[in-house]
Amino acid sequence: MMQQPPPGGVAPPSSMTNDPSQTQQYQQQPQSQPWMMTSQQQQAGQPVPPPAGWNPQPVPPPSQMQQYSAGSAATGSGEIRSLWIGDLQPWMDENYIISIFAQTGEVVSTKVIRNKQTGLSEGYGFIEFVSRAAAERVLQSYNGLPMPSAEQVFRLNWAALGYGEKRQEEGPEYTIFVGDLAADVSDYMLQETFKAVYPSVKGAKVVTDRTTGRSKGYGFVKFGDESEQIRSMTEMNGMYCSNRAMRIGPAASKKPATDQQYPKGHQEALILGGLELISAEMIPL
DNA sequence: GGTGAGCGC
Repeated sequence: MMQQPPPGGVAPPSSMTNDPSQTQQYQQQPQSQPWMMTSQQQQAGQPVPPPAGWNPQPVPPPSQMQQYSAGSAATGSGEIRSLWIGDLQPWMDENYIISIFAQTGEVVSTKVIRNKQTGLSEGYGFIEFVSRAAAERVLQSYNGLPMPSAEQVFRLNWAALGYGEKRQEEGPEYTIFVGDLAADVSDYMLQETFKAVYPSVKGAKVVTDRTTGRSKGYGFVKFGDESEQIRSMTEMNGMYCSNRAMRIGPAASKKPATDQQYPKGHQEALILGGLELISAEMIPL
C-alpha cells in the first residue's frame, strides 16, 4: 500500500510504465492528434512551455506554508482566474504546484486544501493566475499531460463553484457511459474525441482511482444535445480512443437533468382524476 | 474492471 512519495529526491517517474500503450503520444503534437483538432485559440504571446522535469526542492513542513490563501479569485471584474486541480497525491503541496507553473510567471498563488483535523491533503487545490487568459493557457496546455514525478496526469478545470458568475446552466445535459478506455485516455482526450464529431459535447470525465491517479478504464461524456447523445451511442461504439476500442452505453443518470424520466416507466402520475385514462396499456396481462 | 466527483477543511 505504498505509493511512491518523492522524498525530497527525484522519484523514478516511469519505472513501471513499459507498457507500449503508454507512449507519450498525447503530448505536444496537436496537428497529428485527431482528438486535438480544435486548436484552442491561438495562444496570444508565447505558448506555455511543457513541464520539464520538476526540480524537487526540500519540502517544508505543511505548517510553514499556510500563507497562500488564494482567497477571492474573482475580484473586481468578477473574472475567474483560478483553476481547480484534482487528483493530488498527499505529498503534492503548494511548492510542488508552484514549481510547475512558476515558469509562466503568471501564478499569483496556490492552495492545497487540507483536512482541518488531520492536516492531510484533500486531494485538490486551487491555482490563481494573474488573468483569466493566463489560467486558460495553462488549462489548455497542461491538462492531461503527465505530472512531474508522478505517474498520473494533470487534472485541471476552472475553479467555478462558489464564485457565482460564469456557471453553466445552459440547459439539460445528456450523458453516456464509455467503457473499455485505454489507460492513457484523459478527460480532455476523451472530450476531444467526441467533440470532433459532436459539437454539443460539453465535457468528459475519466474515472480514476484517487490514490493512484490511474484510470479505471471508464468514463462519461456529456452532451448538450440529446440527439447527438443518442447517435453517439451507436456511432462511436467500437471506435478507438488512443489504442483501444470504446464500449458505449447509457449512463445511469446521477444528475437529474431538468426533465428526468420516470425510473421504471410507470405512469401512475397520469391518474388525473380519470381512471379511464388508465386503460389496457397500463395493465400488463 | 465498470455507472464519477472534485470547489476554498
